[in-house]
Amino acid sequence: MRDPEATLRQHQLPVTAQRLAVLRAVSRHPHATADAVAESAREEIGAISRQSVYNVLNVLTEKGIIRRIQPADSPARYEDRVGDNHHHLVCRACGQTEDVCCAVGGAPCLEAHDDHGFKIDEAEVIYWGLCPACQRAGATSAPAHPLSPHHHD
Amino acid sequence: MRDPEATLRQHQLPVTAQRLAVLRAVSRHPHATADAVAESAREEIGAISRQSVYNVLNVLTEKGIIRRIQPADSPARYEDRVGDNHHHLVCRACGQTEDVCCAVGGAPCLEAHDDHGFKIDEAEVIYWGLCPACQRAGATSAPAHPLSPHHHD
DNA sequence: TTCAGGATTTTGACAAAGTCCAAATCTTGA
DNA sequence: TCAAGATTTGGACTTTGTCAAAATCCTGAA
Repeated sequence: MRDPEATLRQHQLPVTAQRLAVLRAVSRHPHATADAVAESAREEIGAISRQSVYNVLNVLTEKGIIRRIQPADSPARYEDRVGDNHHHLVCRACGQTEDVCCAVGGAPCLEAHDDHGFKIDEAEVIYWGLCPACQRAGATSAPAHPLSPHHHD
Repeated sequence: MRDPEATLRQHQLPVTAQRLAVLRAVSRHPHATADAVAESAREEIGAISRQSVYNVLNVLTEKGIIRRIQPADSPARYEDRVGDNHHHLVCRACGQTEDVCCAVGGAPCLEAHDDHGFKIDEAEVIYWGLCPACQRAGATSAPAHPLSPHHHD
C-alpha cells in the first residue's frame, strides 16, 4: 500500500493511529487473521483494543480498501490486494494461504451452468491441498473422499 | 437417500435412532445447519442432544456419507449429495443455498494457474448473489465492490 | 436369547471468533 | 480554538462448536 493515510482520506475516513496501524499490518502480512493484525498493530503503536481492530477491519472491508476471505475452519483473513478477482490456495494442514490468479480459461469459465434465478455478483474459488512444507512433513489431512479439480459431474 | 440403515451398516457404523434421524433430516433438508438438523431430528424421535447431532454429523462427514459446506458468515451446512463435484450458489441476503453443476468449460477450467507447489485435492467454488425472493424484496447486500465472475486478472 | 465389551449418547463446562453497548476520547471543519 | 460527530475502549454477551466423564446402548458370540 502506497500511502495509507491518503487512502483513508480518499475514502472520507478520519485518520487515526489505530486505522493506520491496522492498514499497515494487513499490508505487511497478507492473509493475516484479526488476531495477527492486532499483534502486528500493537508492535507499531503499543496498544489497540480488540474491538478497534474489528471496527477498523470492518470499515476498511466495507470501503473496499481491503478484502476479507473466510476459508472453512479458519478465522477470517484479510488482504491488501483488491480490485482483481484472484482466488486462494489454502493448506489443509497448516492453513498457509497463497494467492492464485484466475482459473485457466475464458470468461465463461466461472459462469454457473444454471443460476437458479440468482443475481450472481461473485464467483469465489478456493483450492484446497497441502503446501510443500506439509507434504514433506507427511501431513495427512486429505479428505476421506478427495475430489479432483478435474472431476466434473 | 435410499436406505439410511443399510448405508450405516455398509460403513460399519452401529445403527442408532439418533443416527437414522440425523441422516434422514439431512436427506429431507439439503443445506440444513446443525441446528436445523437437530430440530428436524427431534420431530422424528422426540429428543436428541446437541452433542449427538454434532457427533453424528461429524462421523457421517468423515465417512463421506454426507458432505459439509461452510460458506462465509454461515454456520456449517450439510447435504446428502456426495460423490460428484457440484458447487454452491448462496444468497448474500438470506443464505438460501442451491446446488449448481460444475462450472462451464473443460476440465482445466478449475485448474489453478500456478499451484505454488501445493498438492491440490479440491477446487471449491461458491457463487455469491441474491436469490429471486431477495431481489424482489429489494435486498441490497451486494458488496461495495462487486466482482463480476467474468472479470479476470 | 443373553451377555460382555466397546461404541454412542448425554450433560455441562469450556473455547474461539465476533458483536453490542455505553462511556470516554479523539478528529475535523468552521 | 471549539463544538459536533466519529472513533476507541472495556466488558458483557452470542453463536457455533468441542472436550470430558458418566450413563446408556448396540452388536457379535456363546
